[in-house]
Amino acid sequence: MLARSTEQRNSSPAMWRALTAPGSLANAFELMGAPMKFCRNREIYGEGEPADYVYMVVSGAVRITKLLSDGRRQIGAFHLPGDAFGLDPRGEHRFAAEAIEDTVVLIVKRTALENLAERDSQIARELWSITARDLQRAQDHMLLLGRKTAQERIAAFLLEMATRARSGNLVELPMSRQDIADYLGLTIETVSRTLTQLENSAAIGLATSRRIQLRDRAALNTLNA
Amino acid sequence: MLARSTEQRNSSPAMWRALTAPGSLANAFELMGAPMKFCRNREIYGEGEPADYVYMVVSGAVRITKLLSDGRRQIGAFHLPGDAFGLDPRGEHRFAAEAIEDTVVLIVKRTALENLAERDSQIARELWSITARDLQRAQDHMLLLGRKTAQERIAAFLLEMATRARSGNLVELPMSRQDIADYLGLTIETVSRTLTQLENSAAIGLATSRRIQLRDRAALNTLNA
DNA sequence: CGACGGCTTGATCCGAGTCAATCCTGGTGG
DNA sequence: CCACCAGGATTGACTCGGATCAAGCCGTCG
Repeated sequence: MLARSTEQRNSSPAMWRALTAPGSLANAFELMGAPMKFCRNREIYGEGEPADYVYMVVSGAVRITKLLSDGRRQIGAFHLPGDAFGLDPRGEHRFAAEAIEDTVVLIVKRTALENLAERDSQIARELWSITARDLQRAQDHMLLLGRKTAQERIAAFLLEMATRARSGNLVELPMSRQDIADYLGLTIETVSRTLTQLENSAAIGLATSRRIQLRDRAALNTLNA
Repeated sequence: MLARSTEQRNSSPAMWRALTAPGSLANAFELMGAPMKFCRNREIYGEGEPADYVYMVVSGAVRITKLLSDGRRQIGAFHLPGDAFGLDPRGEHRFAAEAIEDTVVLIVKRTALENLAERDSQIARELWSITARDLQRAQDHMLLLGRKTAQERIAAFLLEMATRARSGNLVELPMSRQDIADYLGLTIETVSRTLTQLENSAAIGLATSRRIQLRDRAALNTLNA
């Protein structure tokens, strides 16, 4: 059975359909996609593996990671329900993908999508658009990693998660402090301390460590400028 | 007249054709592209402007930048001869583009390329492929910005430039120390100090500040691991 | 209940940033 | 041809934000 938090992220078929952008690519996933479940921390694919499949998150959450030889880790992105990932036109995965919590994905053969794209320019455009959105996020993230302070990174992260989960001011984080740290280029200690600071300054409330209330969006937005 | 360094970067029509990947997109640029020259530090387009045109570098070099309100700057990428840039399927430039030195680009209307892509799946694939390559570079760069030390960043930068300019072990940098710093998430002082360190350890030679000899690639590659 | 994993907090350290002089060096004009 | 100048680059002294090292704390699950 799926965990409580997963249900809250709307994994019922009806909600799922509501989450996917209307378009032929979503149809293609619904028609051709094979559902598959990955347990917490299970690897979905590894860095350097051939990119034979494309994935779409149904429920749960996925992290995309890259490792340095000595174990330093960078998380390039989190993928939430409705996001397609693993799309690499060059045929090789440049990051590894892992399930953050128990996660269900739809899987489609890359060649199937590419054949479709060859005949249907709408599909081709949607595939391109997914890569373009990922690029845009990566570019925003470069500014964060290159130039922002710890407070600014945390504020940006909370606002991003609130926006993407469309859950108003209450953010339910699927990932651990270590994941957040590796996404933001910080350490767990700094993530924890900074969250405490933001709580003390009444910008956020920490109901539990994974459940965060955005109390003062104006303050967070100022930090995010 | 173009500067000496520009000639060295092979801007003659014959060399230019040799630089562009064989493919119909390169043809499209050659057939439909309007050449345009931008002087050093001239803005090619601004952040947030509508993305009505797509560009390809003929000679010179371009930087893609994003600013924070207080002036902190991140350079997302450098574009060298043969690179297409300004491609944003969402219709708005998320970064500004500026000429690093006197630069010639070919300009094509975005709608023209997209119309072409609608009928020619080969063109569509090439456009997607450009975005995918940019994404791949951005992802590698996130690891650098999030997790690498100053020495590792500089080593990675020098190796990247040597590879992309295909100039063997002698790298002729078109950009200033400030540009390098804003690309690597460092300060000019740290860039300068780190280059001096690498010179002292015999990994590189600094003929002039813009002309760098890679003396010990093994050492640089170790730093880049 | 007890143990373990994830999180927080505290003390200290250090790599890179900041501030402040110089030092080139390439371009200009005499 | 040379002296000068301006802007970029280097170097040095010192600071500081975030990392590291080291305890504890808390909540969950067997």
